[in-house]
Amino acid sequence: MSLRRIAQDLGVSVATVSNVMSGKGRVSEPLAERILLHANLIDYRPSAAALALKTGRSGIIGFVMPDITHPLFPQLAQGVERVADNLGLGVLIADSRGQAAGQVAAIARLVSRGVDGLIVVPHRGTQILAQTLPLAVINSASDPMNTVSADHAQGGALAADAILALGHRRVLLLGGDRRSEVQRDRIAAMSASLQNRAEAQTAWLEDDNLDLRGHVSQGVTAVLAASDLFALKVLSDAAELGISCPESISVMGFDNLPFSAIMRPSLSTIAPDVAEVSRRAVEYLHSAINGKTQLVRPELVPMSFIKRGSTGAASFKTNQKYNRR
Amino acid sequence: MSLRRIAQDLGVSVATVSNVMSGKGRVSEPLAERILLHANLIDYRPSAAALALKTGRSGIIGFVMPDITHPLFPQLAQGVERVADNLGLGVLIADSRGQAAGQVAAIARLVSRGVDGLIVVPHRGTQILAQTLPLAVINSASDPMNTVSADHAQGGALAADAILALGHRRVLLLGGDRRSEVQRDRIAAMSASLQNRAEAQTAWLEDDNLDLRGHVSQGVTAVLAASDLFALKVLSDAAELGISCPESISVMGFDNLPFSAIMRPSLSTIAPDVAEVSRRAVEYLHSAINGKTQLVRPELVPMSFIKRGSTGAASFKTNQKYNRR
DNA sequence: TTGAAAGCGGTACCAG
DNA sequence: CTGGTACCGCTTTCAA
Repeated sequence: MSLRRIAQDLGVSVATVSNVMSGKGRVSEPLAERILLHANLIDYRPSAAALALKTGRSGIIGFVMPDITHPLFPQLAQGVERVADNLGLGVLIADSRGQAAGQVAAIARLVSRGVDGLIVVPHRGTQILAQTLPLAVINSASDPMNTVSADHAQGGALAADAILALGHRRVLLLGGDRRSEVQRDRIAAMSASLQNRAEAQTAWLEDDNLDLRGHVSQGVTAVLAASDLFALKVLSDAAELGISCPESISVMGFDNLPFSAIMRPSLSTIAPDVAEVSRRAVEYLHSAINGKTQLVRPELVPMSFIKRGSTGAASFKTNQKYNRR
Repeated sequence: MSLRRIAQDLGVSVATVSNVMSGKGRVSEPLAERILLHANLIDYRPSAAALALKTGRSGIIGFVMPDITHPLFPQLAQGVERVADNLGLGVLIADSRGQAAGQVAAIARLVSRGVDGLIVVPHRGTQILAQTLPLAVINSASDPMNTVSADHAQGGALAADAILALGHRRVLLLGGDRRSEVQRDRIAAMSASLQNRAEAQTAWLEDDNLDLRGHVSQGVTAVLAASDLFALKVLSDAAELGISCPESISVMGFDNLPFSAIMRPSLSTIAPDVAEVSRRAVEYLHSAINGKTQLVRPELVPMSFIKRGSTGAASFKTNQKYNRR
């Protein structure tokens, strides 16, 4: 039911009704009450479309992610939806379906649907072009378009410190895809932190199959993976090869994915504060939409170390073997 | 840029421009071409708000789920988004945050945002009220509001058959929460299929802690859980108690959640065809929105059995013990 | 083949 | 304090 309907029914003007509904203009108490009452009676619902047309704002933001079935994104989506809702914003989702092209298409779709702004988690290796619309990018510090993200570098240092504290001195860093800024930043930070304190080498799953047996026989006692998904693969390979974890090899991942807590051994990991990242992204976007100029990017959110079962002290025997060399 | 702008620039009427854009009215070739060219030049984008206001359709559907971080929902959300996109629909998400009240609020939010229809996965134990809007409910056959869902009953029969074929004759059925139609239907179907062919008892995690040791010592050789999440708990308890799986106990779940394939032992499960369920839900909703009356509900989508490492033949010894009793 | 104009449901300015 | 009205961008008769 429209404002007009209320106005007609009550013999007042739409302007007055509008004023009452929006609480703006000054309307006499009794009239306002009558209007409210009648509005309630005929179950008045403001038209989102009319509002959007008039104000030029839809009150809807778009959320673009590379693949919603990747276990990290649902948490992000939930956080985004929660915060957006608190700010009175709706969230339109778009899945890039793992393709760079899909990302461009997804953004175009959302824009044409009239969203007021965009939150994008870029597909690895892609650059988000500056948009006509307010935009928040969730990626990593090394992405120049990055608006807010977990502090992957600090997280990497955390991982390195933890593994050093356990006595490991020969470490394998394991990444998946070099095109990912996030993974690159994590690996780089771990590598830098390990510098001069341990011997570290890096392997990328995109290159070839992981030769876990080979690495272990060369004295590697710990694997720091750039994602829990890769850590999971290491654990799986280890079980296959009869290499016990954490006795013979310590394994650690990133992201604190849901399965990490419930698998056996449970997975030590560097956890992002997903709620905080999404909060800052949405709040930044909200400010940008409302024309707050000179916005400071909310930047980096610290990560934390979660110690679980997959990491343990480097065994004396293994260290001996390494030290003898 | 608006239609008007194009019309003014070219000295024609908005009606003509509109006709060209929508390809409806008959406009002379050369004029049409000029208009298209200029539209392209000034980067014309139709206003979603104006369209929605005029036509009364937003081209957006709402998707309500109880908790997007539950591992089953991202798959559904992806399917819904994919199919909706193919039909030219956008998807607005809403998370009930695990609360019945949240569900009502979520629906209200979406409606007030002007969605054309709703897809709802109900929070367990809640009833979706008939809406003013087209509605598709994804739940289970026993929910009278159900529009489409996996065939949980058939899936339950599948589970029972599989476990019987492996020689198990004493089975524990494990549910979580009786309020869930899905879980109730699964348990009921398994129970019915096992009838007279094996001895089955049912336990609900909402009642009390699972006494796995007790059940095993009474001859139970298999646990059929109503969800992979519960199956995971069984495997975890079993590992704790030193009960080996699948040697001493077979475990099976439902839903083929992402972790099920990658854990150890990998989890045998009854898998829903999530893509098909979401496809039918969206297509049904699309038809309903477009006023196709006399819609037949797309109803039930068959589930399939996925055999993995957590199920094996009932051991001779264990069966002996049971048969002796 | 093209154009004028009404109207979708609001907001906001200006008058009374 | 209340009302009249232009306008947001587009579709859709109805005329010319």
